[in-house]
Amino acid sequence: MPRMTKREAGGPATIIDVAREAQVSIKTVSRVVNAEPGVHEETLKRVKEAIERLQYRPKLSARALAGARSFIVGLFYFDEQSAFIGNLQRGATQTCRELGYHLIVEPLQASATDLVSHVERSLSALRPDGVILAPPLCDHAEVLQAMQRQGTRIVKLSPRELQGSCIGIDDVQAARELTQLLLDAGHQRIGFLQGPPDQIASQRRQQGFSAALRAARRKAAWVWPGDFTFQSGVAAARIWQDQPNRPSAVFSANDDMALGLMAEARRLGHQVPEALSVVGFDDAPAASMVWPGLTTVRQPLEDMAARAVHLLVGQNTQPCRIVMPHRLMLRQSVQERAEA
Amino acid sequence: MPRMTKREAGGPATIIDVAREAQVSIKTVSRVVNAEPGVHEETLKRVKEAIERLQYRPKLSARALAGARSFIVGLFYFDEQSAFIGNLQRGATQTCRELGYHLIVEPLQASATDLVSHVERSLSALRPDGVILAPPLCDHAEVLQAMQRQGTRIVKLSPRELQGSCIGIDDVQAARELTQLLLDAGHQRIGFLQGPPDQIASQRRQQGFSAALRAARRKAAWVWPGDFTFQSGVAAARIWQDQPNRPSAVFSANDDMALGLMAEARRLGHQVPEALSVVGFDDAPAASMVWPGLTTVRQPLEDMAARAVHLLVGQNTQPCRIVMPHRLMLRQSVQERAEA
DNA sequence: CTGAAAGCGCTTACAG
DNA sequence: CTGAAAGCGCTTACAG
Repeated sequence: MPRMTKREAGGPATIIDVAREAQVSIKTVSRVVNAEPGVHEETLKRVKEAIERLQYRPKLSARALAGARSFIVGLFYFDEQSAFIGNLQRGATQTCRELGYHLIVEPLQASATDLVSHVERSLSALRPDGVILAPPLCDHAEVLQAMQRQGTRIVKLSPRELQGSCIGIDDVQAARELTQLLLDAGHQRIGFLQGPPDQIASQRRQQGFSAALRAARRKAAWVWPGDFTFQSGVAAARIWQDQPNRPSAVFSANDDMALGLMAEARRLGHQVPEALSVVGFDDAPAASMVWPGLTTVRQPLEDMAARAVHLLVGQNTQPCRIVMPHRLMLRQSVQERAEA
Repeated sequence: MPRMTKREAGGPATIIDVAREAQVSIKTVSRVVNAEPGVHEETLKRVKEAIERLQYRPKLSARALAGARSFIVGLFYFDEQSAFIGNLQRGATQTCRELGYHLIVEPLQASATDLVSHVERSLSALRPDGVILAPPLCDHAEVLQAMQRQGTRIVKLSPRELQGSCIGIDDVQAARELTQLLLDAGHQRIGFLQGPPDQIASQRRQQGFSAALRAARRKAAWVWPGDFTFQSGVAAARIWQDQPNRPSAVFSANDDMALGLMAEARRLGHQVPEALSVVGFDDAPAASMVWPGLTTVRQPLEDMAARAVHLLVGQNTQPCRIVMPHRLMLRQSVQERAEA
């Protein structure tokens, strides 16, 4: 008497059960599951019916062990930057689902001493077919090296051109447009709240800001270093307040700082936007939940993550650089100045 | 001449390479990797050294295929509720990492017609050792059934007692304390902004609110149905404004609605908290980014997720109910009323 | 305390 | 167009 298969023992159906049910070899079932061409139409039909009848679902671990793919895509990011990741995760998961892949998330601590070893452990255990790197993790040299050592395909969500594929918006152009908005509203004295200097996005946004002012034959009225945190925006508000000739508008290199600046300015008794206009960058969830709403730039994070998954999973291994369209989100944090 | 192992061919080391290097059988290497007892001290040392030297990392798919565990934990949630998930994800990933597990996230759309089939597909492909269900997904009967059919261990992040393990805070008590805060501040007319009636948390919070008022021999001045979205808070502001005898304080069953209410009230020209005090529930990220900051309740989401992972991965399969401590977050959205 | 053998459920490389 | 065999890299169940 032959051994019982799992199926007969009550477990989930395996490829053997399907093969038997459809009167074909397991290889043919495999062909159908992987949508390989060259299966006779009638056979195809029989196998599909058997799969349906038996509720067969191929087991990921078996496929991964036997084959060259793991059907897993990773989304690695710095924990602190979690305002981003909701949208990224949505886009990535959605696309993974369509393509039969699964998403593993790996929140990392930028400050951890064993950051790189975490990354390595995770990669060698899971062997993902590809990894999406969110900013600013995508600028982290050591992590990039570790990825390369493991031979992991990556897509960076970054505007940088070098080393592998990346997807981003044109930060410089977006910042220029946002600055122009302030100029058009009649602001004469415009300040800039900087992000961390080692992040590419910080640099690009300031470049765009400066370019727009230059084109208008102006100079920044005030520049102050922040670190992209809400707290650094709060701190900046006091400095702004103490300026002898206060800027009437401030361009903050991201939303978190912009929100901190707004909240603290208001706490100190300054009206926004009457006494201080503010623009940010990112369209963080909170940007549309405060009053007045924060005028900012939106990156199409969902679409970016979706395209990243396609790049990682697809045939083409050529590095490429994709620039996505950004969107200005006009809200109430900018005041028209009569004196323009 | 024997076949070359992968290692010799340049690939990552396998258990066979380690066994050879340490002069033991693969079974002994397996024992060391899994920290099983009963390995001679000297042997243990030799194997550990070999692992270190060869940078051996067991491959998850092979372990999952051969053994009873997949080393994968799932975090399933409704996409719309993503304010939560940053903290949940942090806690879950951290604990998974410590225990040698990996986290798969599955954002689901509540409105999707194929919700249950998504869940089923995901479960049967990945075979996670356990799944954490975030609210309000944890209250979804059909999804719970699907989990049960697959024999998946689950932990619900919910205050409900029935059917399996759950971890939550005492919503009733927390709501009572928050209401008491309003009463102590001297508010005579207090309104309540409800969440969706089918969510357990909604009901519990209203119960606590009502209990506190009852104890103070008061009645709710105003009750209005919301759906936990920012937009429904915005809509409620206009209704509040039109009340003949406006409540001076409103308890919103969650933060998103509270923030909508605050923003819209201010847009309509009412000062917060002078004309309207507001309290929320959840301590969403935005609650501390607005001015005035929103007074609310914080659930220890990180710790909750960490404990959930321990429950799912541990030996004990007894269902249990864990109540975690909540924390009142006092900010500026509540005004002291002199007339008290 | 340690190991030899079988097997998990697929894909790969090959043959016809 | 289809299939038989080997093998992926581990754990399980068993033996000693």
